Amino acid sequence: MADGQNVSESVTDRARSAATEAASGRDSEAVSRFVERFASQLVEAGMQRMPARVFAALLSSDTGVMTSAQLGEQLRISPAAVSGAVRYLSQQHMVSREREPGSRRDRYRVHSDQWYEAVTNRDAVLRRWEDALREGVQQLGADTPAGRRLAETLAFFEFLQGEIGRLMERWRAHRAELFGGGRAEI
Amino acid sequence: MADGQNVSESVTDRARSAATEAASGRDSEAVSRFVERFASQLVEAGMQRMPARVFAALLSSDTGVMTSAQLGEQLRISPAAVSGAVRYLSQQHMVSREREPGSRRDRYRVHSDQWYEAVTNRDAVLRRWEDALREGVQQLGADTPAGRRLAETLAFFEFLQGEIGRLMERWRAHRAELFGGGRAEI
DNA sequence: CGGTACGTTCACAAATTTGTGAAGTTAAGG
DNA sequence: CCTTAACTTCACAAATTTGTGAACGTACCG
Repeated sequence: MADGQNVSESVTDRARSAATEAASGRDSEAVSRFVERFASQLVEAGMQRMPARVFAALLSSDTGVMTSAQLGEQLRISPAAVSGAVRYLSQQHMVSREREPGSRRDRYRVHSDQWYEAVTNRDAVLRRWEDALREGVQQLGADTPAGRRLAETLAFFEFLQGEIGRLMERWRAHRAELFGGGRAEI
Repeated sequence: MADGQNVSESVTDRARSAATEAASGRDSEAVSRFVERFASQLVEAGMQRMPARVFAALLSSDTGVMTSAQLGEQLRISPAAVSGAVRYLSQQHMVSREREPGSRRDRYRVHSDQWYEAVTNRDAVLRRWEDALREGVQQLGADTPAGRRLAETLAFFEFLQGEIGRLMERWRAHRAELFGGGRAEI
């Protein structure tokens, strides 16, 4: 049995939180406030609640890495809910899942660059929109008023897709300028 | 009583559709296919179903203008559903509402430029995200690992907001090149 | 090998969202 | 003015989504 882990987990949640908080100097109240506030903004933008909360929790964790158990405890949700949320986030490439060798615990990580690239990577979404529009132009006829309107919309999205790549390039440069060129992993 | 309008509306839906279709040469089957397909993509991206369908219907209409009654008939939804959908779309600046003087009918219009500008105008959303992040940085401390991660995220969104304006400028130039400089209203 | 700590899946109950019919409101037209 | 055509609002029923508990699979550890 992995005693080191059990010692820390056999104490009550409250005591554990207090200990953790004292050790890290983090105000869990403040963390929670941020998590709920930021998550609610993500929800408003169309994200499901649990993924949003899990993501916010990870984003505001000190190391950027948390286990399922930690997420469940901090957010007061069931293992099943954590499971569903992290599956969604993985699919969206907003977190990556790791398992430390010799452990049964999955760890979930936000790479601070990876995640906002995922947000701008609406590539798949854009492509599906474009497909639908292309088909619409064809079915309605490129020479009809409606067809022309759809074609212009399509052109816009194609333009957008091209620009996004260049924009991210500029961001990386800007980022290096702001935070230093080193690939500091946070 | 406005007889001209009543004549066209007293015939059955089916007859009316057939007449309209023959007159305009539009294949209502094809229109409907596009509407439902494009709408479902919008839904997948987070939009509610009725607004998405109404928007797609307007986008694929020949004039870009439809009345409540026309929308209800084409989509087979109640006046109440139309009302809710267009209210939402107006708030998002994706359609504009007009009333022709001397009529009781509202008309809803997509300006082919207005609408995608609205899509990129996530300004309000971005601003709320930034607010939440700024508060998070302050509460967690700018000198903590979590604080630094939030600060970088915040910087990214601020960067993004600045870039979007320039990007839209470039689009307008590109658009003029593709479709001619005239402000052809479609 | 056996025990056990984890994560996942599934069926279900609760909560939320969605769209409708009906009543209410406003304004045009006789 | 009175009628009527339009849009809106509201309460409710239906459908969908959401999160849970429990059963299940899997792999570590002694």
